[in-house]
Amino acid sequence: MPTISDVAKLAKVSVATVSRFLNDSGYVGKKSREAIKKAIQELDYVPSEVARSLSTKQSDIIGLIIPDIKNPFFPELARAVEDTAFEYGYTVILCNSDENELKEKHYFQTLTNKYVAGIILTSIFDQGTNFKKLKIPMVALDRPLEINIPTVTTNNIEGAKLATQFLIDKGATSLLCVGGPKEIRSSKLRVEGFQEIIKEYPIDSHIIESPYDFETAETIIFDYLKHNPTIDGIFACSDASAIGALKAIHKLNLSVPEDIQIVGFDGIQMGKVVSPSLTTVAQNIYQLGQAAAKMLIHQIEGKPLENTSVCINPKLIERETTRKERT
Amino acid sequence: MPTISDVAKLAKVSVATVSRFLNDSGYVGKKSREAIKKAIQELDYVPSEVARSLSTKQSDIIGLIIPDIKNPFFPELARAVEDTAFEYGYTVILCNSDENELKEKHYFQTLTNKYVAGIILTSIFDQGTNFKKLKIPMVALDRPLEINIPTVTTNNIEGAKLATQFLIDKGATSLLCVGGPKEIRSSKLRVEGFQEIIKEYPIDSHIIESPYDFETAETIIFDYLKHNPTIDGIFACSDASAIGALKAIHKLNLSVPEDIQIVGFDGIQMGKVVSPSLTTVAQNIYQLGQAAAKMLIHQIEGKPLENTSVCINPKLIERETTRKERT
DNA sequence: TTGAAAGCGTTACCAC
DNA sequence: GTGGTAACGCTTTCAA
Repeated sequence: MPTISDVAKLAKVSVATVSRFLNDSGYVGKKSREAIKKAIQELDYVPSEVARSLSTKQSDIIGLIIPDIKNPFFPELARAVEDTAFEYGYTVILCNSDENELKEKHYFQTLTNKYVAGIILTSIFDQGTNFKKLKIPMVALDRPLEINIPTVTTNNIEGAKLATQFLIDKGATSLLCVGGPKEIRSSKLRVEGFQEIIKEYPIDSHIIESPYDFETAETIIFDYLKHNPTIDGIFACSDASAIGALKAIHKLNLSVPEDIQIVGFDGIQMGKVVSPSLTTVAQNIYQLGQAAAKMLIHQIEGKPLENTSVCINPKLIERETTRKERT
Repeated sequence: MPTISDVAKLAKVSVATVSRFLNDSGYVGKKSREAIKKAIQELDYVPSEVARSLSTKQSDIIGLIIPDIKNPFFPELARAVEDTAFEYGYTVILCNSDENELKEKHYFQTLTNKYVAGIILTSIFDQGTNFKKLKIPMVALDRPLEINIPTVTTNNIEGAKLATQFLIDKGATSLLCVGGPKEIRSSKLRVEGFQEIIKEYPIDSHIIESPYDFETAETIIFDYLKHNPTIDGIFACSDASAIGALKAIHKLNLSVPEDIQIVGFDGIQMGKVVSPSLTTVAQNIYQLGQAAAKMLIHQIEGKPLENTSVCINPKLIERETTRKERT
């Protein structure tokens, strides 16, 4: 691999000049410029990222910390981040935290030690102390943190309201809200949205909690429905639990949407494929990831952020787990 | 951030000694050893990966190049690779190539420029020339390449045979094999396996080709089935196309498995969730990724590879798209 | 056993 | 406009 000094020699200038040329910093005469261009071409020279990082204490790597890429929500998010990073010349390191605080800390260590340019984080922890120390650009994604860093989220309350209202409009009279783990703020907000609509109507409502995992959700919902046969509408705070609900209902020999209607939340691919296909409040996952990556890169490149926080509106997608007509 | 020379000063030894201590290379006296340990503790010192990379021309980063993390096959693979990397102290950069040769090349550039320790690659291109130049550790994953680098794959032929035989045993008499894009070697092998079984039986068989994407697969299969109403068994070379087949059959108002039985290939999560749930030849995706990462790390650390190529047997999972009893 | 110093490939300051 | 050179933080060779 040729180095900057090879280029300098060939172009008959100093390394300093080549460096200035490369970074567009300081003056470089016309003739030098041409000579350097030619030399770079000829040698097929590419600056060493590593050396550059050592010198500037900054790399072109972005760290992406998510709970688990296997969770169907994250591949698309990761893809959006990677695409955007690619577009701006960055590269992304993928970290699966498993929502484990220790692992998350470890990754922070590792990433900062690599002089990453910035970090995008989907975390349930609110490590005010951990983060403040390192003043590296960050953005929180999907799950708002209490601490004050730029954040990209879906408008969870709005989405939940949309879903709940829809269920009511479709004639549901006894609603069950399946919330997610209470540590997850977005889940709390969705439940809040549910409640806000409910309190405007004189209808029966129930709230339970379940992990975002369709197998567990299925058994929890199965039990609950067995003991509460009046329920005829379910708002699940994630598509995963909505799918669990679907299976639970089938097991009870009831049918969807005739006996019970379901609206999920997230808009993952799987929702299209189950039958009946899932009516859901779809987050614009790609846009979420893209916005986060752009905000991060803006920070990295020292551009001012117009908004310190972006909130993307979800969209209700009507499919087959809700009734076509109002009953 | 403290540096090695801070440690050296505090421990009253030279940087060279600290370095030797850190890397377990060369002698370090007992007293120095203790002093260094203490100094490291006190300063909370962590060696700079970047500086180390510049010096050794090798980092602790592994590059993972896959077509698209959104493709349901890859998240689990990526997770396995990341887990294994984590366990051994490596970190992974995620690259989505979109099966685009240019993009793939670009990533190779970028990765080698970062002195990555090694690369795991799932590619349909056989860039003999591109690869040979860079003699960095590599392993090919899932899709065998023609060139001679260590490879981890599923036993595709065996899996296809399993599926085909199963369909025949369940009474299918006119089989359709839905192959994937012909550039993908694993898909070719699956079709081969299908043919090997077929030729032993006096039954009707058809082979068509479809991208690994359930929407396109659905329309292709729909058309084909319409013109070939005798078909009563489908072996799809991917779960995605199997799901497409399922939808196509429903659209034709036929039922699964009564009219047509289906067996997929891959074992992605979605297969569990469709209804009827998908009988499939499941690859052990996690094991695939883990094996690849281990092989790579072995190479990186200069340990001899026992096998230059690992082939993992898939397993038939019987679910609901095939009949319970032989007809 | 240990330390001095060169080298890894850049950047950036300062003098010319 | 340009070049010399220290500095980034580490490894490694060589001599002591």
